[in-house]
Amino acid sequence: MKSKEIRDSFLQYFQLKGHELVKSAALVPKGDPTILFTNAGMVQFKNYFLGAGTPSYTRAASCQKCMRAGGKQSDIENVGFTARHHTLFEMLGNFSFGDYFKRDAIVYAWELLTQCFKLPADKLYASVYEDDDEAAALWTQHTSISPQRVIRLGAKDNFWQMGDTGPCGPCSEVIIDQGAHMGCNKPDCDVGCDCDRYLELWNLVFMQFDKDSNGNLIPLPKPSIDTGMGLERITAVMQQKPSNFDTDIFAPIIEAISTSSGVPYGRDKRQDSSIRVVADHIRSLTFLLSEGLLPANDGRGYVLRRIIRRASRHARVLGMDRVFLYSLVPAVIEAMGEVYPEITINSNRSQDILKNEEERFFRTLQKGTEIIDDLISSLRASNQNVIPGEEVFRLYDTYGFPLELSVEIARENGMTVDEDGFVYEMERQKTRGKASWTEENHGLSVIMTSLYNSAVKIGGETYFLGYELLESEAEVRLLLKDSENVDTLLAGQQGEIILDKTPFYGESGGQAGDTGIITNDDTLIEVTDTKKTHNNLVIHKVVLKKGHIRLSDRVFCRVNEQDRLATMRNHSATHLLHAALRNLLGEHVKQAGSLVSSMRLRFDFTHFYQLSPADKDAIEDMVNEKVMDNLRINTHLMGLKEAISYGATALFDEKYGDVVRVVEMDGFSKELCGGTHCTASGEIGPFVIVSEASIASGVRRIEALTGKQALAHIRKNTQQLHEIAQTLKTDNPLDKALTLSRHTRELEKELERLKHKAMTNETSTYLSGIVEINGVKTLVVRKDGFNQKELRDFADSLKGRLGNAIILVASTLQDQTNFLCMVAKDLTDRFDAGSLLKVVASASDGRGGGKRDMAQGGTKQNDKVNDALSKIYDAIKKETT
RNA sequence: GGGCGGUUAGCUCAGUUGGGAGAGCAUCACGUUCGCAACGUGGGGGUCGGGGGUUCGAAUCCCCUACCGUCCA
Repeated sequence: MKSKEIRDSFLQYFQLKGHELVKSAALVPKGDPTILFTNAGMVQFKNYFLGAGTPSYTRAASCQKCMRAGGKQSDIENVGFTARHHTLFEMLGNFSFGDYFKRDAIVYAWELLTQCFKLPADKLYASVYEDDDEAAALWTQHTSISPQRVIRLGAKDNFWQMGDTGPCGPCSEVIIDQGAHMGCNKPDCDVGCDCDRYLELWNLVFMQFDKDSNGNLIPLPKPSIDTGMGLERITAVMQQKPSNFDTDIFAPIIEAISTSSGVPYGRDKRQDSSIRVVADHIRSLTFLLSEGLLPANDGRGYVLRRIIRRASRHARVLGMDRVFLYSLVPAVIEAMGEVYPEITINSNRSQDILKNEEERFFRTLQKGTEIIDDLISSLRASNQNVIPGEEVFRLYDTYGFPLELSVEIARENGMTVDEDGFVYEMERQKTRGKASWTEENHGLSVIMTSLYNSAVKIGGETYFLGYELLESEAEVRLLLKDSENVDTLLAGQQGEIILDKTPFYGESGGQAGDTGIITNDDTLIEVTDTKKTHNNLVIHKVVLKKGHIRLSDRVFCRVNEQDRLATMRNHSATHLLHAALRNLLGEHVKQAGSLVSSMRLRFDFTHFYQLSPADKDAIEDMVNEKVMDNLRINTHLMGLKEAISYGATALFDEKYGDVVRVVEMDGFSKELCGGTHCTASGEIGPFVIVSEASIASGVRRIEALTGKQALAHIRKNTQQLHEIAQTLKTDNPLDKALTLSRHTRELEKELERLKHKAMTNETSTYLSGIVEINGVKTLVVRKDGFNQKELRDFADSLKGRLGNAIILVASTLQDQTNFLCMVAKDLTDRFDAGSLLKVVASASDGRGGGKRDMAQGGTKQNDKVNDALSKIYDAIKKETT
């Protein structure tokens, strides 16, 4: 069977069993800071399992793209060197949400594997959790598996949990015996061994308990099913291949790598590993890039960058010394584009970004090579042949130079690397990183999340009235203070209020939360901010000004209208800006972040070059034209599929429900959006771009103003210009400013020249002060008004006339006197300008120092200067006798 | 979020216990040449990322900050 047939027949089988076929969710899960990437089929159903939402179906099946790299269960270092590890893989799974349970899950799995996939029943085993008698009995009673083949294993293998608390339960795995030739041949190799002989094919999780914070297992009212079977793995088994990389899934990709690099697969062990690394990584890269993720130095973007660098390094092992990964993207599309259209649509952009990032990595390697070359030659100079681990770590840590390359270069130079030292430094770095991890900076705390979850379970989601209304009545559902449920909030206290319905917009989709007031009889509550949670609760952050509030109170809500209208102007303008950018710059422009508040709007988007002033003008013009056209702004509710086919712009990493809101601006812009908007574009008023900047490679940021803020900005600029013109007494301040700055520069130069000339001319008048001390010509001059640089020039001009001499000059400027002492080159073996100057400086309670031929110093005791200067004669006398 | 490195002339970069801002390339002028390349001589070009501090004196030391790079979480 081809992999495509395996995927299709899995989904068809479960469709026949009444399962809803659900599309793969994005790899980058929005609104879930707890995980880096979607790493299992159940991720998109997480809320259903947690009871924080209800699906429109009770059983589902999916083929989910998954990513395991970075984070807790990263095994990226194994990829390429084993038959089964991948960064990106596809997970086939069936799910039951309180519908069927253990029996059907077991029967379905067995039937699919033995009837549809025709796997030999006498090679299959089933493992169950050691205490799970029920599952063991179901296997023997409802399938044809022989009872000896039902094995009991411990919690490590067969008990599953989502986190430290929450849904969990025993699981059961279907295992296939691939024969002794696939095994590790250890004497104790048996079912449960980690080697490839007894391969775990399919994990059936019986979600049965809710684990509380004390570790108690509370039975769930509606037990559920979550199963997962890796497509790559089952395909290798079905196609009887020893490794996932030998299946038809990877064939076109490996073929493309061999062709471009000229390295055949299956000839050299080391090169084969590298080919597998590249083949695996290019799949991940193509998918991550297609979702709009960009290389960065933290979070998900950093994982992406690391995969690129690891792939690039292995490409070098294959002899590729130029950028080449990007050219493999089409091979991935050929293999998978049919099932995942997003990789095809974004192909060009993905290749651009990949190429850019590869080039960057080449520069990093070049820099690192220079540093290690220096290091090696200095070690060699001191007859050492081990490069310290600390140095290699510094190269890795600071310059991103891979350890393997350091080892390789060391070997080529007959040296070795202290790898233990490297590991030691690495551990220290990791400890530091972990120590810096705190809950506040990683999204909502566990406590708050569970509070919000139970709130939804009890009272349901908050109904949002704010599209139509800015005022309404509501009922208090929940009060929170310092992360705890409370019955009452009193005057002066801060807290959070959750209502049954509200006109307050909770911060989401880049739009800031509303502010306003909540009242009831004698109570006045100020709403300082409003947030929306991942499960659609609206949280009002409040300060009680007067009175008190209790659960179930009826209250009256009023949104701050001025701020909300300003926010709406900015939000609608953001849609116009987005459409204008795509119109003027091209379809590669994609929203990469957005902030809409009452004060301004900020829009981040993918684009590779700085915007020219002409670009900015054109964008500003187009938005303003659309404002003047006074386009009607309509919103419609429709199904997601319908909305996409209607041509609405959707963001890949945004999570949408089944019914979405489409905001349309009369033929110019259509976007999926849950925010609040004007009713016609004319309400936006003037639109001005105030800044354009780069925020990451390939991402630019525009900040703009609308309405009153735009007007105020324009007025401020005009006034400033007017004041400048008045100050300069001209109609053309730019020309005047240019002339003035040029003129000033000329004057400065002229002044410098004149001072210098005057100094040289005056020099002769000071020469009369020369004193000979035991044959050493000494000149001491005090001339006030020089700064340090001028004093130095002065001394220079004296020196030019004197030849072999010692010169001491002093100059008082404002509240300080500077000294400078010069000793002619021929005298430096006998005199040290530094110590001579110190004599003078200390005599005037000042300080100073310098080199043998030149020294500087100073004091604030101006009245002691003349006495101090004369001390130099004694000092010279002392040196000469 | 936490480390480490960087930011100096248009470009690539040097700058050694804190004591006179430099090199190469580019640019301009002059010289050499029939002319060009090449060469020679000379010149212009710097808020040493920004702000604060220590100091007689900071590109250099300390603190803060921005941006770039890199590793860890």
